[in-house]
Amino acid sequence: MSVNPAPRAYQIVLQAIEEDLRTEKLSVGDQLPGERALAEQHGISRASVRDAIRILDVMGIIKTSTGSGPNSGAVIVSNPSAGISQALRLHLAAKGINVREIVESRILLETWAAQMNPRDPIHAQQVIDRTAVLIMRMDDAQLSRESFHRIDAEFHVLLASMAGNSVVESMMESLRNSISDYVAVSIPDDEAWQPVVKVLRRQHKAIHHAFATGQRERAAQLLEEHITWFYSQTH
Amino acid sequence: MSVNPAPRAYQIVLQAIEEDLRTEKLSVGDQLPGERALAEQHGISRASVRDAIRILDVMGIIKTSTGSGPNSGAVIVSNPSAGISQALRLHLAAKGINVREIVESRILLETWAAQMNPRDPIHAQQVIDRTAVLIMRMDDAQLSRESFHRIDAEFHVLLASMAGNSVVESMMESLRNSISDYVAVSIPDDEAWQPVVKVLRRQHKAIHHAFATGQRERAAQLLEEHITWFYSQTH
DNA sequence: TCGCATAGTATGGTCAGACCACACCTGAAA
DNA sequence: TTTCAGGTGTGGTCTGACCATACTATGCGA
Repeated sequence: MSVNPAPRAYQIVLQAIEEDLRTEKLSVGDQLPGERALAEQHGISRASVRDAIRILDVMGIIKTSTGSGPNSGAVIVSNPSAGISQALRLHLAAKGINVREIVESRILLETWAAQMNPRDPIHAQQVIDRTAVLIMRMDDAQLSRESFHRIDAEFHVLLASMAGNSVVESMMESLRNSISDYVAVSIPDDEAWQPVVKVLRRQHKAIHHAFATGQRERAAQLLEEHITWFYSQTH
Repeated sequence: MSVNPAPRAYQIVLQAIEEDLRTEKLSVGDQLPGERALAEQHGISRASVRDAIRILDVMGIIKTSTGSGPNSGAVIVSNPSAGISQALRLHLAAKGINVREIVESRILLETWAAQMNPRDPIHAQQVIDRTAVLIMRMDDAQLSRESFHRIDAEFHVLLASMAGNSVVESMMESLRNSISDYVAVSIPDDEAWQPVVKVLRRQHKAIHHAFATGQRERAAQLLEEHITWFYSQTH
């Protein structure tokens, strides 16, 4: 039985970058040193540096692009939902978690966010205005189903953002992302989809109205019914 | 402006494995084909295969080890909290999220889990018995602070598991993991730690008693006070 | 002097091939 | 039958190379 967890070479770089982030020697918008430079700095190969870079990439810490100049290479971004989405998605595929748990969690987070006293009333009002626009766009009969789902997701994430908790917001978005494929295949034909979308539009408007008139308890209740109803259609 | 997201070679393998997981051609305990075999199967280099393997590794889908035989190579496991923890931890370092949001989320998840009607009463009773053991172990005056934190974390995760939602359980564990370093440095000296640990022990016992006597509302309230109080000590 | 095409340069993405330490498997020797 | 030395396949790491890309600098022509 080996006690040594065999330290990986890429962790040298990973820990160094994490420390630089913590001490704000690196922050959003900054460029990371090139892979070849990092390899030389830490005395490891470029291949191992790339392992660390890849992890930061899928976790949504950086984005990478080729070429030279200020916008090339590895740039710090901040997209917390990217990594969480990927993790949930893979574990959903691996049967480590199931759809029931994801839906349950989504209801938990969204109803909590709805009932929270907004941390920033100005932002809350902006959310109400912007969601109104999204509702109008979802009324477009020409809208493709794919576009509808995208705007629908934006609608829910925006509402959740009112609570002013980016962890909850990211988890919400991740839960939504992780089952988007599942939703897409469960109602395959357009004929079954048309009546569903009509109900969704009505529900969205009711939810928005509750928010706009400050009925947060009612908004939470409508959200729960909305989510529960939608997933009952996908079985 | 490039419209092509430039498909990465490693995604070929990643998608293939995800599909095999979804269709249960691969499940927990199975061995993945060797890296050299995967490279040849998909017509890409071993380096690109390793990118995919590395992602599955940090996401907690597989564990890798050297050597040959049935327990070597890449084996499917299921550790959803690994990937989420890593993501939260990095984004906490990158200032994409902050401690307040994590604590708030933790309270949300734990109080929800406490108030849920347990899906499995037998498991719930086992949790109550096992947490009693953990409480006794935390009473040991000789216990190192590190060990205390580990058992403490186990205590909370176990209670959250009563709700029977592995997404919530994983997120709980991840939130706890992501700030463990932060906690460790915020109360550095043992003299400040001793009075804190006394209060924690008392709170744990009260929480356990509330669970054991079926007072779930009260347990949730005590949990919220417990978490809030503890983090108020770390400022 | 100004404008613009062109060569130069640095970037990440990919590949090929090599060597290592490790864990197991096999078969010969005791 | 037991023991142990070699064989074999695994992931981990390294080196060095080539590619497409995107910015930068050069220098030519007007």
